[in-house]
Amino acid sequence: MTERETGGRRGVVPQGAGLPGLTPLLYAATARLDAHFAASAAATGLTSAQANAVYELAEPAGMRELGRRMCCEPPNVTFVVDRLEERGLVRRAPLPGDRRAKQVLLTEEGHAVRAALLERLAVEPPLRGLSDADRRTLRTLLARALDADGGPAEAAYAVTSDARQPE
Amino acid sequence: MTERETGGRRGVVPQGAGLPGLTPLLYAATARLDAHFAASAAATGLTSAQANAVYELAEPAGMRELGRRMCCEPPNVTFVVDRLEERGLVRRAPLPGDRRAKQVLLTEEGHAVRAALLERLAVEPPLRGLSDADRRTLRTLLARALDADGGPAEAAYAVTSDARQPE
DNA sequence: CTGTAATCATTCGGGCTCGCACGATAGGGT
DNA sequence: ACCCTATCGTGCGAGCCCGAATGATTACAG
Repeated sequence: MTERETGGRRGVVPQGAGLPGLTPLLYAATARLDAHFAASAAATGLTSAQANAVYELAEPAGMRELGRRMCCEPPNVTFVVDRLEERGLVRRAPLPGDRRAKQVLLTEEGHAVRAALLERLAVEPPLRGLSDADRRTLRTLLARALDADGGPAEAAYAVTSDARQPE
Repeated sequence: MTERETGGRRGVVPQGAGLPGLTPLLYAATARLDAHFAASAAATGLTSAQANAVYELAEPAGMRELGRRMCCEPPNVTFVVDRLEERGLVRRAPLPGDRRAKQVLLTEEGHAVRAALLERLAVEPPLRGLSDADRRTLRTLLARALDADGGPAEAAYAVTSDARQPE
């Protein structure tokens, strides 16, 4: 499977901007998350982007809504869903109420692949070297850094409570 | 300049993997860093990748070495340097000792653009909402999480001491 | 009921990133 | 000298990602 390692990921390793050493550590941490996700995706025969879509399709969604869940723009959703549809993991159904919209939903095989993905995601998850107390501290610090600075904490990266347990 | 907002960035917003809420916060934090860098790049007429190259070219480097600094693979360096060379910000000189290698160095205009970039990077840097103590704690926690888990701290994202002050 | 504005998905063009496969050169061993 | 291997940069193909523009449809105003 050649471990495709994420496709078009982070293109930037910016400056310190007055934070000696902090920036690289943050990038290293997210790189770990990306690597784990990409490896899990590859293990189930998907690219990261495709896995992201499959992961978010527990419930069906329109293209727009799926884009929101995946944190990317509509044209990209069209692209990824095209690939998944070719593979038969997903299909586009017309939405009864609205003839513009299309509803994307997993096929039977898609659900199977999603289950395999979730299973693989659960093994050896990254950032296990932290105690619960450390995790809490880390969360607090990151939240503080974010909303003291730009917007109200995240906004862009939908934290939406903690509704992101491994399911 | 349309605020190109980074080009081919993060394509993945992975799972919680047992860390309720931590993962999204990490992604949100690096998203801030990316946004700040991309905005600074755009302000100086560059894309993020191009700015990354210019930033790393304080000292000349071969393509390979530049790739290491930019944290990307050689074909990508070729691509980015091509664009920069077309713009006249960079030139490829033959390396005296080795006829395979090429040395990439900033032109005069390249140095000017780099100076402008550094200047722009210094205004309103992200993650300012943290005290020095918080910063230290955050650094400690991230380092611990990283080397308890995968490799020896970073390795991939070259922290190389703290030699990354705004210069 | 008709015209205008908003929304949906897509297409198009362009930039970023990688793996693989070259051709060219360098270096080590024989 | 000679070959065998490693390294350097690059071309190619493919995938990811976005902003702008487009055609279809819906929603709203008058």
